[in-house]
Parts: sequence; structure tokens; C-alpha cells
Amino acid sequence: MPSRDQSVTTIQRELTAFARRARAAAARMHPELSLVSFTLLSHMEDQQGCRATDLAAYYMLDKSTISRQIAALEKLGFIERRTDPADHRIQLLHLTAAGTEKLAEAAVLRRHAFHERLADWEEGDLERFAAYLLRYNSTAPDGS
Amino acid sequence: MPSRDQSVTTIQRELTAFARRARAAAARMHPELSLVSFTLLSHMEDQQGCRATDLAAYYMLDKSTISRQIAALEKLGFIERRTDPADHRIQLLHLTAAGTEKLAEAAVLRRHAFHERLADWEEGDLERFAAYLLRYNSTAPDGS
DNA sequence: CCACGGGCGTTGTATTATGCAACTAGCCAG
DNA sequence: CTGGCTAGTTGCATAATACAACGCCCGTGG
Repeated sequence: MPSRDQSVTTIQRELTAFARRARAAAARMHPELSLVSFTLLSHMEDQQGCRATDLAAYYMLDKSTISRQIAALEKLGFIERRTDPADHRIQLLHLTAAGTEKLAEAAVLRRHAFHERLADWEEGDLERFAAYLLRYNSTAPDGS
Repeated sequence: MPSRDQSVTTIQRELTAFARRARAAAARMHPELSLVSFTLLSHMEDQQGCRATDLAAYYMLDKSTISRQIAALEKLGFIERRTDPADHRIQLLHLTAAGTEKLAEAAVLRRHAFHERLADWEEGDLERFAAYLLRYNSTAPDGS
């Protein structure tokens, strides 16, 4: 019965509903690390040596926003900037030990919450859901 | 190869990434109607006569935030409040004709964007994705 | 070698969303 | 009627964000 239109509507509605909650949930789980901070930190962990510009592009945030987030994370001692020796304009971002640890802490809390929430999901469904999200996010992340 | 843990991690990561973008995308598509406004309006259309408290609970927003959003939407002429005759504390929220129209406009833009983005998805995948999101959001929306 | 255009990042400024706390008004049970 | 509860509003503070102007460094073309 769900038409293509209806599926699309549901997807946008539910994704949006999720978005509304994510921040609050993050704030509850790890007040020390906002959702944005957590996400950026997480990204940096995966992409050791990424640039601020990369983050800005990926998350559709202004470079100034990223700059401030990075400054805050550095002040907290969670990341360090290493100027690219080959191009002094560029800062390569790396997690510090403290950052890795902090991220792990938050991740544990988040994972716990998500696991609880997804406890009764079959593994196959989880995989498919994850795959859909990846696929969704991989398409046209720009704002053309 | 994706373990349960990994799927869960991916889900949170990708949902979060989506969340980061949704607002910016909404701002681009319909600057008149923020993502929150759109979502609330959309909710009100489905649940004619819902209360502010319902919205606050569903979207995990403070009642004051909802109150202000509602005030703004009313000022724009998109909704009207009808005091519940049975309980004068309660305001039942209804879309006006203008609100319905505005919402439809925004919905068209959004649907267009989403459709473009999801153009190459098979209908079955869309349905499953939508179902997963619904299922996800339906579980434990509270913050216990 | 030097100047210019462009990319990367920072800082100043303003806006906006949001939460918390205090408050008002209306309901209901004792 | 009074106390306690619920719905919603408002004052206040904060945090996230965008935009614009700027500084720094790169490479290229004269």
C-alpha cells in the first residue's frame, strides 16, 4: 500500500524526527561532548589527519563553525593540529590520547543506549538499516 | 562482516550525519519555514487538534521552545489555537488554510529534493528504509 | 624574484534556537 | 475552599551557527 511518494514522505518525516531528538539525547548521554563535537571527533578518529575544510563540507557547516569547534576540542585537549609540512595553510587534525579516550567513553554510552533501543532488532535488519542510511547519506550530500 | 556493534555504530553515525545536514537543507529549500517549524506544522496537519505538550514530548523539545514556535507560526497565520472547551488550559492546534498551503509548498520542494535523491532506489528498498526508520523512532522515544 | 589570485583557517558580529526557572491560569480532589 | 497538578508563557542565559572581513600561505605568470 505505501506508494513511492508515501515512503519518501515517511523517510523525511522520520529522519527529521530523529534529527530533533539526537541533540537532546547526546546532551543527556555525554554533556561534555555535544552531538556536533562527538560527531566531528568521531570523524577525525576515522580520518586521522583530515582537514577542517573536509569536515565543513561533509557536515554542511560553515568553516567558521568548524574552526570554533576545533578550537574548543583542542582547548579540551582532545585533538591536536599538525600543520601539514607540505602546505603550511593546512592543519591536519589528530586525536590525542585523551580525545580517543573521551570519544570511547561517549561511544560506550551511546552504544549502550542504541543497543538497548535496538535490542530486539535482528542482526539482518540492523545491517540493512545501516546500509540504507549509508546509501542515503552517500547520495548528493551537496546542496545543489 | 558487519557485526552487530558495527551496524549500530554505523546507524548512529549516519543518523547523526543526516541530522547535521537536515537543517541546512531545509533552510535552503524553504527559508520561510525552518526545519522545526516544518516538522511541527506537518505534525499538526496529521494530528489536527494536538496540544503543545504533545509536540514537546514527541520531539523532545522544551515546552517553552514549542510555545515560541507556535507563537511564531500563529503570527504567520499558519495555525490557530482553539481553547479546548472542556479544559481551558488546553489549546488545540489547527492549521489554517494558509498554513496548509504553505506546508504543501514546502512539502513539494522537499519531496522533490528527496525524490531526486532517492531516484535510483527501488521501491522495495524505500519501503523497507521507511519501515526501519519508523520502527527506530517508535522505540523508546523518551530519555530514561 | 615578485605580484596576484585562490584556498585554508580565524575572528568579529549578529541572529537564532534552545533550555531552565519562575510565573499565571485553569482543573480537580479532599 | 485549598492545595497540588497540568498547560502554557515569559525572562534570562547560553550555545550553535552563518556571514563577512581578514591574515597567511601556496602556486603561477610576468
